[in-house]
Formats: sequence, structure tokens, C-alpha cells
Amino acid sequence: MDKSDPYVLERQIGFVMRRAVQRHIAIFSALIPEMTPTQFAALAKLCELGQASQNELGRLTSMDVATIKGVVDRLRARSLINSAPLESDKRRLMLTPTRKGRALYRKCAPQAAEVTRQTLAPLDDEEHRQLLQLLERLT
Amino acid sequence: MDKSDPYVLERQIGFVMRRAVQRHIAIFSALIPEMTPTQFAALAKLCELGQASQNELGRLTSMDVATIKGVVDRLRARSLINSAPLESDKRRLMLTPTRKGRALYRKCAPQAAEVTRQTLAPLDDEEHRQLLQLLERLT
DNA sequence: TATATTTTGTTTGTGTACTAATAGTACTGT
DNA sequence: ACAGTACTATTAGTACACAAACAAAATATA
Repeated sequence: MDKSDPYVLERQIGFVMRRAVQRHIAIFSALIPEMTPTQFAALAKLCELGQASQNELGRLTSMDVATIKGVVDRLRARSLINSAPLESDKRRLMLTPTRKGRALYRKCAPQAAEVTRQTLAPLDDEEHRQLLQLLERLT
Repeated sequence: MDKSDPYVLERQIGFVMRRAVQRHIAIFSALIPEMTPTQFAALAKLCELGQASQNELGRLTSMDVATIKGVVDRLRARSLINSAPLESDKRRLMLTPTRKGRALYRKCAPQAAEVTRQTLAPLDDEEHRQLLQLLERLT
């Protein structure tokens, strides 16, 4: 990319990523209306771990402390997860998925794979790999 | 990408994009604390066009009608843009950047280019081109 | 032991971002 | 002229996302 290129909004990485994320979220909510992508990420990670503290879950899903609190609150309000203060460290809020939460996760996981497929439909396997690898290096 | 891969949250395109966007926004707000990326996009496009209706500006910057309204409200509250109903079509709200808005845009534009540079710093020019092209195809 | 630091969680405030509903305006075809 | 349709803007409601300020608990260090 020529560094002397004029500034064109539509070619900036931030603008293009925002649009790609918008499309992804649209696909997600069409295929998985039961949950938002963020809620699914938290539930999926919690099911994978079995249990985790709220703070820990936030770190593992790249959510801010204030954000993970809201997400956890909404999941708990729908009885998809339980929370309880930890005896050994009273600051921590230990989270576990409920039976209902695990069931919903199992139901949605294949759909989530389909979301990824549809999002990446314009690309072939090699391009998919490349894109993921390039994006990961931006982190 | 092997379609039979197990579902690993961290390798899904949505998760990776969310993280990349988070980093980009952090860089943006460090370099351009005067505005959010969204506000800059709207102001930049409006300065480029000279004028536009609110709806038109939203379409050109990929913002929902409700979103562009909020962004325009905040820019107007800071006297960066003006708005007035259009005589020839009373449905439309015509927007123009103020002198102050244009000055701020001119000041921030080079910084915005630097935001893009820093965001893409882990990649070389060819990789930058590739990433942009792949993301654009996801739109 | 006493103090300082770190960790964890909450709250408040601001700013996207979308859906759905509403209302006024403009256009189209008969 | 009028009925139906499309467009534009606003509002209300829900949900991320981050910063900043705070409180409580645990850990480290003097």
C-alpha cells in the first residue's frame, strides 16, 4: 500500500472492518435469534470451561469488566447461567452454566459454525485461512 | 480451512474481528481523542461531499438511520455541522460542515492516516493490501 | 503487624448499533 | 384527483463497549 495514497475513508481498515462486522452480526442474528454474538461467546466459553469467575470469563472472551457484567446479568436473567460468590475468595463471582444454558449452547453451536460459513462464503478455504491469520496478527 | 474442524471460539471470524476492531478503536482514541471513529467517518464524508442529507450521509458511511441521527446530533451539539430542512423536499435534513468542523477535519485527517498505519503496523504493504481486499469481499 | 499494591466487582456516563413503530412528505399510476 | 407506495426522520427499547471512580477483599512487602 503506497503510503502517499490520499485518505479515502472507504479504504481505511477501520471502516472496512466495521462494515464486515455489521454483516457478520446480521448473519448471526438471522441464524441465532436466541442470543447475541457476545452472549453466545460468553456462554460457549463458560460451557467449555465448566465454570469460571466473571472476571476470568471476561478476559477469555475479550470483554471489558463493565461489559461482561452486563452480558452475565442478561444470561442470568434468562436462567442460562448461575452465579455465586466464592467461599475462598469473596471478591469473586463464580459462574456455571445451567442445564438450560448447556442445552441452548449445544443447540446453537452447529448454527454458530454455520454463521462462520455464511460470513466467509465469498472466500475459499485458503483465503479464509489467510484472513484469519492476518486479523490475528492485528491483535 | 477444514470444514470438520471443531468449533473453537477464538478462531471464528466474528471473534477475531471483534478483537481487531477493539484494538483499532483503542489506537484511534489515543491519537484522536477529539472524536470517535464513527463521528470522524461522518464528518470526513460530509467535508468530502460539501453537503448531504442525513439519510444520504448515513448510507455513505454505513450507518443505520437511528445511528446516523445520534452521530449527527452529537456533531451538531459541538457545532461541527449545521442542519436545516430542505425547501425542495421537506422530509430531508440537509447537513453541511461548519468552518469549525472543516478545520477539525483538516487537523485530524493526517492523524487518521496515522491510525491506519499503526493499526496495520504488524503487516507489510502486501499483507495490508490482501487484508483490505479480503475484508471488502466480505461486504 | 502494618502498609501498600493488586485483584475483582459495581456503578455511572457516553457513544455506537440495531429493531420496530410512528408520522410527515413525495411520488406513481390509474 | 386520489389511492397506494416509497422515502425520510424521529422516538423508544435493547444491547454492546469503554473510561473513570469506587469499594471490598486478597496478597505482598516492609
